[in-house]
Amino acid sequence: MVKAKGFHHGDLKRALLGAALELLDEQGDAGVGIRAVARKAGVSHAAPVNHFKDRRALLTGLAIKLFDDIQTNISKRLESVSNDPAMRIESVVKSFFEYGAEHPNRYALLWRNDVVDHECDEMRIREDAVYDFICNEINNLTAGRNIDTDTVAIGLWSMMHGYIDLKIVGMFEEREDSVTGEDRPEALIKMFRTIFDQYGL
Amino acid sequence: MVKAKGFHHGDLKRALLGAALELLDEQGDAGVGIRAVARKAGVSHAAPVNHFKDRRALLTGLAIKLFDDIQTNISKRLESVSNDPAMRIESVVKSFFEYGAEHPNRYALLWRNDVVDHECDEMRIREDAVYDFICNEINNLTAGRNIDTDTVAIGLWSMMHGYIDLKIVGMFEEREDSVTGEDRPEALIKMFRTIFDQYGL
DNA sequence: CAATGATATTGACACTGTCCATATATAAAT
DNA sequence: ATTTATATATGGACAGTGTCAATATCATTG
Repeated sequence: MVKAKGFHHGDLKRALLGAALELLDEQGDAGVGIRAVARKAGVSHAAPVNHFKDRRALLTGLAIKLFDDIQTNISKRLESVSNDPAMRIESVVKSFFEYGAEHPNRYALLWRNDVVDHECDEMRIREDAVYDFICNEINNLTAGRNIDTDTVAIGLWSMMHGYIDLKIVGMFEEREDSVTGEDRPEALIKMFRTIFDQYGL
Repeated sequence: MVKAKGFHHGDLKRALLGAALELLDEQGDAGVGIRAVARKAGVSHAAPVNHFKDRRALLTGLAIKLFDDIQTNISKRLESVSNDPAMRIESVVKSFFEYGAEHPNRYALLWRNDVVDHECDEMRIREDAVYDFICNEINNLTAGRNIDTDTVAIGLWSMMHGYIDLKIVGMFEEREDSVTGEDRPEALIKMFRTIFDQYGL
């Protein structure tokens, strides 16, 4: 939709990512095609190749942007959280829960191995940033004790991601109604806190 | 590859699913196109429409078959497991872990909301079968106590699925080496057992 | 044997990603 | 300033895709 005057666009790369995001929200990643994005940005079908050599590159670029948005969300939320490591971890988990619920198509794209290149540096850096943050806080918890940080981190991350992903798939649709009234994500967080307790954290 | 003599194939539906499975293993779901499958089965590009009206229908049919295979694996493995509910749950989890590791493309397809129809009955029935089994065993554990079965089941399922999925994405690739030597999935199972312990199960 | 319904084929259409040669604009160098 | 070079955008082409419609073939039933 964004367009400038003249032959050259001026800021096409940003415009393409914007159009791609809209299409992603509306139709999922299947709707984010090079031609469709170009159309929405008001340029010819071959224009994007100057900024993204591939459809894969386009979607990878989009995923990187999304990851940055998540990081922003996380940081903003963390500002009003105490220094208690468990609280800070909980805060990050909540950020992801919210993001997955509000933008399912965006969250799903992040983990699509076939259309997003997770090997590239720009992607790895951002994944590491979140992962390392969690590991760091876990380390603050375990300090000194003989507990493998990665095991706890992977367990936490797995449960968090699995819940969001399966919820997007619709796996829990007819099973979440019959609850105790308590919010389910909250219950999951509480459940993981029992792991911490068990480990004596 | 499978083909019979004559104009009519004889058992095309099965042949199509077989060809689709091969393509899935080789190239992921992106390689499972109607035309590609038809080619591999040795029929014309429009032949599959008699058995699967859509590409979506084809992939959904494939997913259903895969789910049945998993169920077979689970049942077979359960035969040599005691009646202890925790053991039986563990056995199911291990079946999924193995399946995801051996056939990543198959496992990933199962949860692809865009190309597989999870609303259809044949799919829901199979998902319910596994989920209900786990709930049932959890109930055997919690018997009488005031514990919400779905919460535990969803937590367990989430961690299991999340771990497999993220491993397929490659999220844990460079982080699983620095382990205690213990197998990571085993560690995750143990971690979840601590939840049971905490709940007094 | 005829007819009906299921199954397979061929051809067409619009769409896609990718490459190519071309055109234009901006920037740098003479 | 004029030329040269580089970055960016265009339009056409090609092979591939999913889906539909018309046609041909087989298998079975009446």
